[in-house]
Amino acid sequence: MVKSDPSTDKGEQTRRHIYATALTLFRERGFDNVTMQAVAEQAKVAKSAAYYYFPSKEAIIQAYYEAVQNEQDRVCEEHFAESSDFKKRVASAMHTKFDLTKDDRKLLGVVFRYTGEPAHPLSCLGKGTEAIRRRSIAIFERAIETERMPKDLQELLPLALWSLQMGLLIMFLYDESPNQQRTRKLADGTLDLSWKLYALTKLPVLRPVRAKITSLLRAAQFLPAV
Amino acid sequence: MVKSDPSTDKGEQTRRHIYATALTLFRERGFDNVTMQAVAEQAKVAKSAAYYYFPSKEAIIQAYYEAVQNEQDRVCEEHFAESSDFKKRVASAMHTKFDLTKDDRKLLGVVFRYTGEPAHPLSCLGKGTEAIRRRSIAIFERAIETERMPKDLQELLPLALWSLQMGLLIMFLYDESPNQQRTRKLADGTLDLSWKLYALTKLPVLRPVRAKITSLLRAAQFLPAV
DNA sequence: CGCAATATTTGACCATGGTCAAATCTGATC
DNA sequence: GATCAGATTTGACCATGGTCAAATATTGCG
Repeated sequence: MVKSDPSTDKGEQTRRHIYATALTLFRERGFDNVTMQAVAEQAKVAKSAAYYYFPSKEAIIQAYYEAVQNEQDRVCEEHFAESSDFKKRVASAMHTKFDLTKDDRKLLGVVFRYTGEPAHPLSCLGKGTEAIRRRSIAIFERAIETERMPKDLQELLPLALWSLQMGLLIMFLYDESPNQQRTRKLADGTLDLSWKLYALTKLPVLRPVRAKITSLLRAAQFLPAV
Repeated sequence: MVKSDPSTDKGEQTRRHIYATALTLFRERGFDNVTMQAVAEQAKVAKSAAYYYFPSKEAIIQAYYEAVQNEQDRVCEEHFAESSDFKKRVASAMHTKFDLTKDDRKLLGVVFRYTGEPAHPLSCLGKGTEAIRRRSIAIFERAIETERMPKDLQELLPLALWSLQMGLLIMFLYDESPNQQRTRKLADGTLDLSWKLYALTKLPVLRPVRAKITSLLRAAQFLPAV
């Protein structure tokens, strides 16, 4: 968030207007086929006005992604109120993201553009996106909080589920099957499998495996140090 | 591979020269800080000559990635000749990629730029990069071919190991620990763990799990239909 | 060789993302 | 309602990735 937050209400209006106009155009013609000039013209502002609110063209997509995250938070909060079954909650969290983005897969793809460039402010795994990433993970924390489980799993699961979601999201983008059912089914299947494994967690044979996993991830700094 | 293959030897010379010049500059100043004009000047050709050989600036990085793959093939072939222990072979395949790219992490990151855009010719998961992806996976096929194992695992493992490698590669890019040891250790640890699980594979409790995994991946078309 | 076909090379040009300093608006304060 | 600081808006401008048609070199072949 560099300087793209308007300080006054007027600014907020303009920002929203530019954002909405841009999204409409992106949806109609595709991100790369829409010029900032075109966005500005359609929104009846100068091109530099658009850049006053969004540091780059991709930043508009970032704003879109944040909007999606807001929606997911909202929708999941509702679902969570309805069910305390953590498996259902997790599944609904997972599917909600798909539901919300299914018509915007082209746009969503742009979010991944700087995945390999840690220093880029829009890198989806970088510092600049840490806040939204946390929120994304937090949904899974909330989803499983109805289930009593050992501390290590409680720490591990949200991260694991979030990673799964990221992976599936990419598959989702490539999935040409009608309604992306292939991805949906893989999501369901993987969760199903996870719960089976979760049930086996207490099994003596798997104890050392589980311990090893957490210690590995701790060493890799994916989990907080003990 | 659009039209970037020179037909004559002269062309091949020029191509190589432009490629080498570009890489040197990229390494010195970073991909985004080097203009195609600069590359062309340094190589003493016109900018459009560069574009005659490489359809885009990123395509030069793609060529870099292919060179790395060639090297990996070569190096692994040697290692494989030395050991028939599949665990060692897999580990060496994994580490070789890190070894070869450790000084070019910035460049490597560019390879991931179109991950989210299936239609882009340089999408690292798309059609346009299928050939090199296959080679990347094939290394793991060769790595494990010394070990007798059930058909399903034989199919599954190379893909799983390749995915692991891709994931680790991204972590590698973000890893600021000296020599990227964190990633190296996670790689070793994960492999170690995998072999433990592999040993447990025959265990009755895990049978259904294993069956489920393969059937899931088959349905998702990550594995060939039966 | 001479010449046609093909590969290579070039410079002029375009489109677009992004910058910037100056102009204008807004709203709080006296 | 005059003033001032800060927010907003603007148009002119720049840098650079990429295109293209024309010019030139190369090669294979009668």
